[in-house]
Amino acid sequence: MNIGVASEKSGLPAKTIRYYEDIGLLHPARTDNGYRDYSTADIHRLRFLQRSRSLGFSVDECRQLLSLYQDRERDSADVKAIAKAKLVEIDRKIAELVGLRGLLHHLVSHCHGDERPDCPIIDELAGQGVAQ
Amino acid sequence: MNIGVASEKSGLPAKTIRYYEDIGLLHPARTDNGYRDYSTADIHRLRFLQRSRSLGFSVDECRQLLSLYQDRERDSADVKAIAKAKLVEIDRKIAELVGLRGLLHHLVSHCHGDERPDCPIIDELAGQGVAQ
DNA sequence: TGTTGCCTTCCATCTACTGGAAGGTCTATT
DNA sequence: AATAGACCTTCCAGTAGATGGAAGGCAACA
Repeated sequence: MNIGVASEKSGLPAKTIRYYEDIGLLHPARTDNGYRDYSTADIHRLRFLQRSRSLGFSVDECRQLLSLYQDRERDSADVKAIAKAKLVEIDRKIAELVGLRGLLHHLVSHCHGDERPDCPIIDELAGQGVAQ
Repeated sequence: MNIGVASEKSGLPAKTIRYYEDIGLLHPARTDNGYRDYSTADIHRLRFLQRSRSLGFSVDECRQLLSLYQDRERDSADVKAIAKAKLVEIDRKIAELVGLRGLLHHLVSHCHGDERPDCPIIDELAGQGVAQ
């Protein structure tokens, strides 16, 4: 399947998909005309990259996460250790998002009319202006 | 308080804190000797930035999130709309992290000894190698 | 009064893309 | 067959968001 379709299916721009190939994150086949030809497995890798990048993992961390599924050279205990460390990190991220969610939710439900919310957390954040 | 302390309290490198000032995300006071002097409110802003950046929000989105708490010019309904949109985005991020967590958890709990996991999701991801 | 550590600015470098030019390919229509 | 439009290719330059390092000022203490 062509890069346009891969882009649509993965949610990543074609430019980014080519870039990921450049830095060795995937190696799609080529058709006779020189076009990249993406398999279903490629699409899964791309979707995985899209997800984990958008969630704040660096490209190198994504590389590590991807390698968990396929590095047959690496010792299994080692794979498990990395996966567990990533799990801890993911749990921390989830907790932080939940916190952020609570903060925003508080704002939405306590902000009515032209009044400002009356909340110490928000008051502290409201200390000063921010350039637009 | 000095930038070193602010760095420690916010979890952001001093370099990054100065950069955030450069792009107008905060405006700390200065002491007579020219040193930056961070208030408690500054620390909260920095922690907020650290959190939301690490969760995949762009600097501009962070700017928007910060403005929710302090932009007294903006119409309140508008503020609410932005906050609600961000809530939807945060919920999506949480759902994606939970999905990622499940995938990794599956790997950890099904990967023992030198055997590879036996799972279609993982098999599909394992389609090919990744450059280290 | 050194020396150690933290602070300043400025400029270069890095990561992770993103845009645009110049040109080849595919498909449909005239 | 030719031409248009949408796709694809590579290559090179630019941007966003930091990050590293040099050169030098300030602070605290033996």
